Amino acid sequence: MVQERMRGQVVPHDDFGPVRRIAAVDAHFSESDNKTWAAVAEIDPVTLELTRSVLLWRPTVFPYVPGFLSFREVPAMVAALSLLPEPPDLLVVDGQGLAHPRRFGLACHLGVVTGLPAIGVAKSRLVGRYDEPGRERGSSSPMFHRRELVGVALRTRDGTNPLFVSVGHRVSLPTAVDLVLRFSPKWRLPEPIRLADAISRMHG
DNA sequence: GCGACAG
DNA sequence: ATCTTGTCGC
Repeated sequence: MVQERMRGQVVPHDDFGPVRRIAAVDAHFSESDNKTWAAVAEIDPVTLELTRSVLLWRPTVFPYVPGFLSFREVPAMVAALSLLPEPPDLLVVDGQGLAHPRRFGLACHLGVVTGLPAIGVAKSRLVGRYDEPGRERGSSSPMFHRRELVGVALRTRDGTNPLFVSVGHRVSLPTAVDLVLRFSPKWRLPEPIRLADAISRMHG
């Protein structure tokens, strides 16, 4: 399945049931003590309010190399997700999915390793060309890399920079865009990512 | 050859 | 990611 999708032979489709638990994962690094911190924020899909959280660290075992970010972040993220009493129904990942040089960004990697549906939401572009979307919330424009549709530049708030949404695992691009907009009613970043980001800074 | 390069 | 306060703009 993964190989087929990576070769572009399968159109990513929606492959999940009712979404009762949504989890965003975020990581950051402390250079001084060589730690990778991972935070999970689980939210209610209707109220977008925090229902559970996890924060832990693991030794950093891989350098940051553009295009290989997932090898640095995935181990701590998997450990953090495994501490949830129940696996979530959907992962919202702070990074690219298919919008990646080899079509396998962090959201794909984490989705495949956990087996969970995943969406990639990045604050900046890694690869792909796109026209600037309209300045109003909800505007979007497709991103292309080597003639392939790899994601969407999506304006989640009037007059702010767009987010870069791409397929992670078991979710189609239109559904991913729809969900990201639904999770970002007020701010540029989706609520679960904002929460995971806040949690990941709570150590020390 | 030169720049660009998720977090 | 991180270093870091007040400040400019809608």
